[in-house]
Amino acid sequence: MSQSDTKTRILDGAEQLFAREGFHNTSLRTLTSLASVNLASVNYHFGSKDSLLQAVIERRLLPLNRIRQEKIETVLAEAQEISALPDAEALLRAFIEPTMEFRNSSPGARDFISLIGRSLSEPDETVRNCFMDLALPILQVLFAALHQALPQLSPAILMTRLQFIMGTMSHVMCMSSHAVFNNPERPQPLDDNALVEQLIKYVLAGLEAPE
Amino acid sequence: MSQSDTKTRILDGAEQLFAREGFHNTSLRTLTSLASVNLASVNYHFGSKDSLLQAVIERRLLPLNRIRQEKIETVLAEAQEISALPDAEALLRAFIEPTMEFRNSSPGARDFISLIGRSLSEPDETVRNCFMDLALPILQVLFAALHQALPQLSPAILMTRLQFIMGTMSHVMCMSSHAVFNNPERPQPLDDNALVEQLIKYVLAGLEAPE
DNA sequence: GTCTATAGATTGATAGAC
DNA sequence: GTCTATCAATCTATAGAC
Repeated sequence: MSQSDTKTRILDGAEQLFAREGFHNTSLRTLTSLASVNLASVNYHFGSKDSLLQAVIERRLLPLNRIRQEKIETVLAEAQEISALPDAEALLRAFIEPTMEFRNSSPGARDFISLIGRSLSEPDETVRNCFMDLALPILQVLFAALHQALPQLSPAILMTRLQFIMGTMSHVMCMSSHAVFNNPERPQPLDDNALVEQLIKYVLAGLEAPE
Repeated sequence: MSQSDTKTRILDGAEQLFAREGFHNTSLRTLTSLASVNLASVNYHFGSKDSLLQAVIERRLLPLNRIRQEKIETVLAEAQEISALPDAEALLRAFIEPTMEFRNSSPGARDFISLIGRSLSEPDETVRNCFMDLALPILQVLFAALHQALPQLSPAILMTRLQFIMGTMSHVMCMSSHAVFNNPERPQPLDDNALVEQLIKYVLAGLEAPE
């Protein structure tokens, strides 16, 4: 088996197990058994369990953040061209749509999105920082862009609402792997496209509420 | 030391550690050392670590849910009296305000709210069910009440938006124990009263957005 | 009810042969 | 790079003296 095969199998297995069972609740033995690789290969290729988590998150989040940043910058540039304020809905869409499109691109991607959705509220600082270090730059870009789009909102209020938006998103991202609750009559859950549209509608309304 | 002292010390310590370090990342040794009780006393009083978690959640969540249910029923009764539809904002307030008031009542309460905020996205089914079993009844009450308040929303959309609301709330609840992110200019975070008002405004706007 | 002592299983990590 | 074997530490849970 080539090196890249083994590394990829470990990354894929870790992504699945960290998302579905949790980081601390996943043992290297469970992981290497699922990935059909030797126990020692994790430490050989990644150094430690912590570094493996870092690698799992970087592999997917760096490309995703690049796409989100490009889309946000496109919205800003187009607004500048016609000397208008950027559109808040277009900015939210630039941030949310790539996330949800990526989520539907493969089962592994769905696990990954669930994993980073939960990272926001992860109690263990090592785990949380692993995600936050990669997420902060794009959040700052989004904050600055939304501040241009909605100059009437004070920075403190905008920051608070951006926190609310992250909370809403992270919950939707976590819902990937398990239905969270249903009422007794169990209305059919929305399909993925309708869910994204409803999500954008919801966070936009909350973001634009009068101060 | 009396029995109730020991039980309470264990519950208080478990609440703090489960919230701040996570359930799987908290060992009984760390817990009994923090609570200044003997290692064996946890299994004597609670039977197992899982049952301890159950006890930690029940102690606070049952009274909190009773208050939330009473307030929701009061809103419904008052609307019935004047033959009007119940007010969606009043219903959200009945659900959210007791949560946030309780959160500010003591450091232990703040830890607890952080703990149950995270339970919604907990990957471990045992841990998640421990919370969900106690939370489902009140969520069904809230769903039914909001369905009366906003009959124009289809059940599927209302359910989806209630999920969004739970996501927003759970993130705010988790923010208890650690600031999640700040932008470079770091606007002062809102004080707790302003935060609750902003939260209600945000989720109400999202809930009432045109379908 | 509280304690010591320990069983019995599992963990992350590594040394060393191939 | 991959493997076996194992270390040292940690875990939950319990038996049994007091």
